[in-house]
Amino acid sequence: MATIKDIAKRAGVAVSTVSYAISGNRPISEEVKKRIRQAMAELDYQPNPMARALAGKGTRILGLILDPLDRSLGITEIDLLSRAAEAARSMNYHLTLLTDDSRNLSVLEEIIADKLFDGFILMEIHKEDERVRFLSEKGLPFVIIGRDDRTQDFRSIDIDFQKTAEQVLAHVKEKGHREAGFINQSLNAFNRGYGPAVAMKASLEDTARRLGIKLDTRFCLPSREEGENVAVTLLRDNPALSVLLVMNDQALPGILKGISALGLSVPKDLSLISLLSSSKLAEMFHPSLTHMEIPSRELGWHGVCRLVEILEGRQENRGMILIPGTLHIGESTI
Amino acid sequence: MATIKDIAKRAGVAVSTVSYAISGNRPISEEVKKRIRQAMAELDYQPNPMARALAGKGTRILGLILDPLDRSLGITEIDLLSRAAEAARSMNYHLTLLTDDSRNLSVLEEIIADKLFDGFILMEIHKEDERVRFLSEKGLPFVIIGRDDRTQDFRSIDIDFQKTAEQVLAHVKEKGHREAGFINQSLNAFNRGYGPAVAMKASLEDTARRLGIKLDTRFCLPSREEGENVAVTLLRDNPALSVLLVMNDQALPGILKGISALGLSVPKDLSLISLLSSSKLAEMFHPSLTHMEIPSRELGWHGVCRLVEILEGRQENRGMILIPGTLHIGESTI
DNA sequence: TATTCTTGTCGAAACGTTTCGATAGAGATT
DNA sequence: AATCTCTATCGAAACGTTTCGACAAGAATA
Repeated sequence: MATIKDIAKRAGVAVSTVSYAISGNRPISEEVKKRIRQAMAELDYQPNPMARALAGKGTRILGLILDPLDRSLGITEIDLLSRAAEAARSMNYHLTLLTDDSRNLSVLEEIIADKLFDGFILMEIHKEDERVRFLSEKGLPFVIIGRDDRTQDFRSIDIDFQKTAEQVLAHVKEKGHREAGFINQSLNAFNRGYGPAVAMKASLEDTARRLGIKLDTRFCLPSREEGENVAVTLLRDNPALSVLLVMNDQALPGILKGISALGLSVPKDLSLISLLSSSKLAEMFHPSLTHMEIPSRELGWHGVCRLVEILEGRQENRGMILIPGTLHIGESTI
Repeated sequence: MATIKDIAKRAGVAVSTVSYAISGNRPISEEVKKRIRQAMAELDYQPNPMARALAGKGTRILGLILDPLDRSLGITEIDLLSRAAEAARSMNYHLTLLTDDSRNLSVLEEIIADKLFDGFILMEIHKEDERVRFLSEKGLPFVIIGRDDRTQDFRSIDIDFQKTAEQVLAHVKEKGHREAGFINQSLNAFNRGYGPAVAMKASLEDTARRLGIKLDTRFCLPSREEGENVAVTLLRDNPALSVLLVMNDQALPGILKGISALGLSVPKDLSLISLLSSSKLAEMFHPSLTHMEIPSRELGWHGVCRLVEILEGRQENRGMILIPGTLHIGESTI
């Protein structure tokens, strides 16, 4: 591999001149620049990232902190990841996956100690997430995908639950429904302050009230059995209910089973809309599900973009970006 | 951050002594070692990976090369990735995601040029994959997840299609089925030499012959519509067919629709087994699907482990590891 | 007793960058 | 004509490691 020394020799200049020519940090005559450019091309020069990092510039490596336990997202996560990696690459950064137990702050400390990462993307944020405080105390650049109570104070990207709720309920109302059920994620997730469980509930209930839609909310563990139970009791309690909103992928099969166990059929007797699932999944069902697609690709892309903006000093380190889901009409609603 | 100099000073020895004490590359007296250990503990010392890399040792960063286009796996990929990252971490490596268009060899060359990666994991291998030749010519350590014709010559991890086929057909025969249909992936994937499409077909047909099961194989594009068409014609052509093997997640909904369009029901009139899909997905269906679970977590784990073995010189750079899927009995077979 | 080998340690060079301070020459200001 | 300011360039130091060669002091060998 060619080094900066080889370039300097070939262009007949000092090493530092080459460095300045590349970075533009000091004026270099056009003529010398040209010779340098040529030498670089001829020798296929690529700066060594390690050396650059050692000399004090960043590593251009970003760490994406995944929760090792919470595999709830599934299908959706891979879109986020691959899109994030693409974004990083397009801006000449690398993305590495951190699956350590980052909630254990001493583990997190170890991760940041080796200075390998220029910045972090934090996912699966819970209420009063300690990691947020920790990273910000250390003065490390990071962005959050998700939200917690103090998320406003940091740079974050999240689903626009309010717009998502408005969009889906507008659709519901337009179709003439007046009574809706909402099957949320688990009570446990809600109590832990998991963003979607909390924010979607609030936004839906708020919007429903404004639109004059009656909404009955239930929590549900992410399992088939629980889905069936919850669906059955919800429907028994509300005989006039004509549309069901579900934000719980794993419970969906059970919910459908519960519905048909009551002798109802989708969409004839009951419309069903899945909230924040992936299109791939929604299309697996029969009938295919009307759903609000989770903007996972956008979350990944923006997460990285914002982080890079901070790193390159182009943006202040605060402010939220909200991205709504997209409504896809399937066969499960009338 | 504490550097090796700080340790040396505090322990009252030379920098090089500390280095040798840590690496064990030269004998150091137990007493000095103890002082050094203590100093390290007191100062929370962590070697700077950049400096180590510059000095010629590796970066301890592994690159996982994903195909930016082929998002076919979906649910399964995230398991593989997260498990791979875990494995890397457990051996003190980092895993970074490369989503560049690595089939474009000049892009691949650029990736390897910056020496950031100690080794690579290559996925989604096709027949006579150029990247394999390229990397091996460059003498870079890598492992393959998947297979191509010359895969034997390199270190690789793949699904054990033979065992998977034997296992699933043994189950089929035991249940008394004598005529089976196999809905493969697309003809295009097959012609491109995509491992699963090629190897599963061969293994199934071979095993079926040996077991005396009649097997009709069809290709199918990964879409709902195509699934329906293929299922209908396959079943029309083989009225005695009593079990359907499907290795095509995206076509599944269509296939099920086709089956019921013919007035058949699963599993009463026809058993259905999904090959190499994820359990999460299989459980989404109603009835839940009997399936051979793809060993994605193991593939990810072993991929990284093998690569590290090579890097640390503990293994020669060739040989295949095959991992069979796991049969899960659902409600779709009798 | 003189020589070689081993063991434990040190100092310095090397890895490939970036950046600081110095400087030579050209042009502008007195 | 002397001074000042730019502009373009150079050389050297620094970043934090690893490793090579040197070298004492003691052990083993002759």
